Amino acid sequence: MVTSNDPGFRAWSLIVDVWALLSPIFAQNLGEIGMSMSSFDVLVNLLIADNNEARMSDLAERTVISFSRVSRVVDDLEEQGFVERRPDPKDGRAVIIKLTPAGRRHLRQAVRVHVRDVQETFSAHLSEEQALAVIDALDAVMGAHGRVPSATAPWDSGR
Amino acid sequence: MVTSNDPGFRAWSLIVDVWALLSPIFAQNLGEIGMSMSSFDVLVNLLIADNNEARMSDLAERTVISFSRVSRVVDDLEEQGFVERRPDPKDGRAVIIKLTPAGRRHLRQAVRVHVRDVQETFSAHLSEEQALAVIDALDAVMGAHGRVPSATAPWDSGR
DNA sequence: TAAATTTGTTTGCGCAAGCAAATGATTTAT
DNA sequence: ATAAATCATTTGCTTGCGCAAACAAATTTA
Repeated sequence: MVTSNDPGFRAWSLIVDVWALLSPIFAQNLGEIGMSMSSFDVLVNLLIADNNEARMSDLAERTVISFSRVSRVVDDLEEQGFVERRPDPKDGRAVIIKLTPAGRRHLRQAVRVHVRDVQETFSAHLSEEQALAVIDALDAVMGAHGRVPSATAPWDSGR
Repeated sequence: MVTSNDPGFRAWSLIVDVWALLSPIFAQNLGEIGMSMSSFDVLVNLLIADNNEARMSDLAERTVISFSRVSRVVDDLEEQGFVERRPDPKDGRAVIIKLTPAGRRHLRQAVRVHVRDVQETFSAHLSEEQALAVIDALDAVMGAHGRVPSATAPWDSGR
């Protein structure tokens, strides 16, 4: 019988708790250097993209946020000079978003802040085996939903 | 050296991904029976509270949401007849929120929906060892932030 | 006991987020 | 080749959320 006390359910509850505890901290600290979580997500995805550019819709698929939100986040980033919009020569409907040098600089700073945050508030309290076990488990969940396993992470491999 | 590719960071990234994948599904399915995640959180906490009642501020501490949000969620729940507000005889500033029989019935239905959701989209894809490993790891993180370890979960022990 | 401080709750406001309709461009079908 | 369908993006609107100010009651201090 399915009960809410089974380990699966308790594991989910803890994800909720950890998310509720940490995500506001990360948002706050990125906010202090003038960056939102969404902007960060978009910029990181541009950094690892070929030639530091991507179409709107590709960005929306790769990030964790919706199409409409990506569009507005790009509005902001463009206004700040961190990305630029240009027409896609292959498709008149599409827009290509490109990271600017200023955007890359700003992102570099944000990465420093965020990596430190995750390290201090999360990773520091896990052994390597514990972290690997979490990866193993959550990759299985993502895989079951047809998402590719996390492979290797963003900004220091991709560069 | 701290790199974003270390297992701790990858584990956190997966939490972000899993959260982004599942939480909208759960919100959607609770929404279909007229309940928000926040309301659910508040009602569950009343269910497990002594005598099915708690002060505003205790609720706010036990749930994952802010004080102001709890106040407004209680507005809604009260309007729907699922909780009632009464003055605290011990402290004229405080308000005691009490679950009504209608609230308990509605919650029962929501629990069914939510437990099934978590089971189907999350637990089903993990072995018991994997789930226990996630619990072990995230309890360590919560513990490091001074939160009591998850112990046993809500609604079928507490009753 | 009167002021000052602290505590519990509510409320005004603004921002972030997504849905769905609108717009413009491309592809498909006939 | 024209109409219909599809696709990429933007925009209008609604909702959920939290901060911080407002308010009210209790507690502390002088």
